[in-house]
Amino acid sequence: MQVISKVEQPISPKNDLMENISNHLERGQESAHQIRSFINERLGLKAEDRDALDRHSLMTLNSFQTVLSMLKASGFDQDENFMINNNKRKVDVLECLDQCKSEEISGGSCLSKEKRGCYKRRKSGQSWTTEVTNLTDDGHAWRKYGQKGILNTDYPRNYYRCTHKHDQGCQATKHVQQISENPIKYKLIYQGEHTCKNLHKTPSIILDESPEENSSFYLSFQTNNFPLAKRALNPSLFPTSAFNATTSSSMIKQEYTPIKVDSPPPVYNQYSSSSDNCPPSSSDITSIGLPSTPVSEQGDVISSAEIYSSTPSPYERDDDLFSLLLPSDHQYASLDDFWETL
DNA sequence: TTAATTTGACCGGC
DNA sequence: GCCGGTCAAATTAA
Repeated sequence: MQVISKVEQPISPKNDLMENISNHLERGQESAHQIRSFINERLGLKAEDRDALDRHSLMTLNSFQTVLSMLKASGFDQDENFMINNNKRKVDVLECLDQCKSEEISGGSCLSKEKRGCYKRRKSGQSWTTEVTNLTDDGHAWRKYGQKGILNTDYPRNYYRCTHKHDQGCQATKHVQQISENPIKYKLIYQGEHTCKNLHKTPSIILDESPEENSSFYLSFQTNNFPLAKRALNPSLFPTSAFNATTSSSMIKQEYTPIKVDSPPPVYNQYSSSSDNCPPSSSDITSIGLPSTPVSEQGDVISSAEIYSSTPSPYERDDDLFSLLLPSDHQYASLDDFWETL
């Protein structure tokens, strides 16, 4: 049987990437301008101004960090190791669904209860394996659909599919598995291209002062889970089990666990489990303080680190992209440099 | 009520 | 038969 694409003109990963990069750059630059305005025009900062400065600083960092992570993930970072992912056991969901559709057309019931779990393994295809130590937003909304203990591994593997699998036929999937605890490290396996057009836009930085720790604040990028965030503000209201493998209705949300920030903060983005594509409103913004280590056994924490690819990266390094990240009148050697300058 | 997660069952590849 | 990946009913949360 011939396998056909689910969309007539699938959006390539490169297009997705460039769109995300563009969005993040715009946000970052906008925030940078705000910061500069504050610095230049309000030397005697009031508390509210300082808060605004902090907020914009974090937004800038978030945007830059996200873009850098994307560039790494796409192969721009030459310092990262690239390797071929020799995964031989793939699931060809497309093929299965095609078969199912054909069977449905012909009166079959591939997805009926009698044939639960119908699919075919993908013999080959795109996959990207990434090892990460914390979280970044890849710009897509994911839904967890499974968890499995893997042989010779200490932690279960978690399976995520694109939220738009059913409404748009997006076949992208992601596997997340914790591979070490100290330092905490996760292995991500992305499979399939995102064909959904409803990209989850860059989440807003959620900033607020913790009642317990006024000297620091917390970030969250939830888009529509205010109650959860508020609950998380008080650890006593947030059961420990919520971070275990078997709990929490919001594991996919925890996948992008907000973190406490004291100094140059790693910036985390939190996927929204919602299917809408709206940027979070101000009412969505809150702060949440979660355990410093996102302890989900599922390893639902994602970020950038070493990036590997099973296929030759379609992207070539473009130093102009990096230059776009930086103010025109100053070149920062790193995000740390950027932060220190702030 | 709706949506997301959990988890045992099921499937195909090896 | 084992193993990893997926499905979908049941459960949980918003």
